[in-house]
Amino acid sequence: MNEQDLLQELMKASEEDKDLTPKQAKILQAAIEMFAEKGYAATSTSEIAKKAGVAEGTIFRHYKTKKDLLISIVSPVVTRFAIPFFADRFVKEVFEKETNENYDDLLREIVYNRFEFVQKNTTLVKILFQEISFHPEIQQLFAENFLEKVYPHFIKWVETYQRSGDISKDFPVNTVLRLIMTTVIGFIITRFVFLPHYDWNDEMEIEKTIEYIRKGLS
Amino acid sequence: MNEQDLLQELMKASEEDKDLTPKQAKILQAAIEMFAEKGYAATSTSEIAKKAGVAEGTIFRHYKTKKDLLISIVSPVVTRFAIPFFADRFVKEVFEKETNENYDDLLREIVYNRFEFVQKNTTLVKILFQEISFHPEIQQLFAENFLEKVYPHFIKWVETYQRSGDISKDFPVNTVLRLIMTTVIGFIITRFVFLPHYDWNDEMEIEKTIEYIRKGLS
DNA sequence: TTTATTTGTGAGTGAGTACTCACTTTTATT
DNA sequence: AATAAAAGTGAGTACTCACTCACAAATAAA
Repeated sequence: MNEQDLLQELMKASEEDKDLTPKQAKILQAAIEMFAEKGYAATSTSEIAKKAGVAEGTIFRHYKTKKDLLISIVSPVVTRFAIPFFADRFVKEVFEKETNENYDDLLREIVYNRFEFVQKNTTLVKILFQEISFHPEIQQLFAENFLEKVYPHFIKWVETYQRSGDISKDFPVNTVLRLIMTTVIGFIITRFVFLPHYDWNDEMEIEKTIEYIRKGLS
Repeated sequence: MNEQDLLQELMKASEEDKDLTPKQAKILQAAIEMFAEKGYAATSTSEIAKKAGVAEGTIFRHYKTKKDLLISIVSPVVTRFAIPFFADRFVKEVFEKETNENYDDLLREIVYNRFEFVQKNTTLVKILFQEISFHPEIQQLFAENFLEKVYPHFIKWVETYQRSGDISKDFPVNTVLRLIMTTVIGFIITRFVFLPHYDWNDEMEIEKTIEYIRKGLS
């Protein structure tokens, strides 16, 4: 099921490989579901305990505060949302050869990569973007990850393809970045958050989106 | 000040011209500020009363429930976000003549129009998009307004420019709509919500965004 | 001015709220 | 098997929540 996938992701993602107890896993599962459904502030710890089938005290045995529980859910998502963007792919694919197919393929790779990530983690991503505005801790976590791991690589990537002529030099680098990101994220949000029940032709939409980006920036 | 602008907007927007009492205006003002800052669920009616300088009972004299207060804040925003999109402009500008400048100008008009709307109502728009996921009443309000007032006009608009050759016929109409909307909304959100403190060159960004859309869909 | 209506009040209500703690049960270590 | 540490419990804590209501003040209608 979907729920187990989420937990799997979460457990794998936790920096120290401390395996959670079954009850702790149940708590996370319940909290994720309720935070996504009602929002963090509108969800009570007693409700989470009830849904998880544990005593309320058990929650506070593992998480000092309710906010601690939220952070422990959200922070691996932030990390994993940023990292696989470039980690292994970027270095070999971009710098070794510079062809047109390469640009198109990498663009496609990024879209598919993030598409699948959100597809597998819709609930967690929803919670993250819902709560980020109200919790400075999450904001900082996000900013750090983005500024360190995504932004610098992306800038280099854009500059490379501006040099090769795939991307027009009329666009400032930051504007290119903004346009690509809003187009990709906009698609993914429309697909999974805004209109998840629309009869999507995913492959077609992705191809058209890539075409739109490529032509728009040429 | 900004606050008064918001209220002015709100008061003008309320369907019946019942003018609110000064205390009621204070309540709305306080509620808007706190909802935007902490979120609806995390804001208590006692806090609102305190900030507005009224007794807590006064809130419930004017609004049956706390949710009633939220709806009365958010619903005029939904209406006003959709309406001026096309109301007067659309008919004359699009159907009377079909030139290339026309397409570009209308695109520009839309971007500037929505840009200024969000610029003037950032706080209210923030509340709307923050709370829409948790309140079916707002969702329905939004869906109705969009489906009735924006969507049909937009479809016709896209079809017109696909016929004139400004927009490629390779893109399905709904895909065109999605790409334009995510690009425009993505820019506005980045500008006013995500990175409001970045040193923006608004006119340049808008022009580049229009160029991106035009070339992307050609 | 008298009467009726609207607007404002704030103490009071019961139902939660996040969180604690003394305690029991389970698991790991010697 | 004895001891220690970790995990789980649920009644209890002080406090806050949205909302009510009997009453007072201000405004409008007569």
